[in-house]
Amino acid sequence: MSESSRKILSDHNVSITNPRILVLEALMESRNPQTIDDLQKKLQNKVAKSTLYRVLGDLKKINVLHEFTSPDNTTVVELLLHDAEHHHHLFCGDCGEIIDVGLSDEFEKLLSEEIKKIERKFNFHINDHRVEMFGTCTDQCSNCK
Amino acid sequence: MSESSRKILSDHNVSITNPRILVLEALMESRNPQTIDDLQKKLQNKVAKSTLYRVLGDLKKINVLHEFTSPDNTTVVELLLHDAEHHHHLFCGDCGEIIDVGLSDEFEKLLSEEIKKIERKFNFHINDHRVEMFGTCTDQCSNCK
DNA sequence: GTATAAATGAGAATTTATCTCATTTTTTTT
DNA sequence: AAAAAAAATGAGATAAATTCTCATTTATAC
Repeated sequence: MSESSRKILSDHNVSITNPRILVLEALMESRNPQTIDDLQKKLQNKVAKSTLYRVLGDLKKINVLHEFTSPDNTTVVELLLHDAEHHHHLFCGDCGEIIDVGLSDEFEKLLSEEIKKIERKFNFHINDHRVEMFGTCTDQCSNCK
Repeated sequence: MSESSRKILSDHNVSITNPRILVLEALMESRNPQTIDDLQKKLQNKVAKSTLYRVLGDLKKINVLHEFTSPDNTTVVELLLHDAEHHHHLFCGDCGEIIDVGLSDEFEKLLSEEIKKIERKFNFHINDHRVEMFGTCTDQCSNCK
C-alpha cells in the first residue's frame, strides 16, 4: 500500500523514510483537504509533531502538497497527485467541511482571459489562481445533518 | 479627519472610543489590505495589542472589516467602506504586496452562473466567493524595484 | 558493512492571538 | 452637569500553532 507514497518520494529525489511514508498515507486517506489536527489524529503519535511539520514542508517544496487557510483561519493541506485536476474550494461555514470543486472548461477559459487582462493592467506575471466559494451545505454533507 | 471614523462607528451603534478611531484611521491610511504588523507600526503603541485585536473583532462583527490570509499565511485586513466595490485580490510572491482587483461585470455575471451550477450540484447555499490570483509584479509595485 | 549525510524525536523557543481583571472611559440616568 | 451603570481598555498572563535546536537514529553512498 505504501507503494505510491514511495514512488512520490523517489520520483522527487527525496529520501524514503518511515515518517514521510506515514504522512503521505494519512494524506491519501481522504480526498478533500484536511487540517493538521486531522492528520495528527490519524498519525496517533507515530510521527513527532516537529517531524510532521517538517515533512509537510518537504512535500510542499516538491509541489505535491498544497497548503491554504480556511475562513476560520485553520491551516489545511491537500495532496496534489499526478492526476489531480485543477480545482477550487467550497467552504461550509456550518461544519467547516472543505470540498474540492471543478469548474467547467468554458468557464476556466474565460477566467484565463480575464486573468490575462489583469496581468496587462497591473503589469504582473500571474502563475496561479483560485476561486473560493463560501456558504453552507444545506443538508447532505457528512458532518451537518 | 476622524469624522468618517466616528460616522462608521455611530452608524453601527458602536461606542465611539479613541482606540477605535485610531484603528480606523490606520486602516484608512492605505487602500489595499494590510497586515496586523503594518497596523501596529502605524499605531506605535497608541493602542494596546489586546485592544487592537479586540477592535478588529468589533469591526468584523459590524461587517466593515474583511480579514483573510495571504499565501505566506499572514493575516491581512482591509476596510470595507460603503462605496467598496466587490473585488478580488492579486498577491505578489516577491514583495508580499496585495492588490485589490476588480473583474469585469460580464465576467462576474458568468461567475455567478457558474456558482449557481455548483450550488445545485453540491446542494449548497453559496453566499460569497473570491478569486485569488498569485504571481509577481514585474516591475512597478512600490516594494519591488 | 562502514562511513557519511540526512532525517527524526523531544522539547525549548517563537509567534500570533485570546483571555483576565483591575482601571479608565463612555454612556445613561437623574 | 454630576452620579451611576455599562462598556472598553491596558498590561500582562495564557493558549495555540509553528519553528528551531541538537543529540540520537536512520538512510544512502561507497
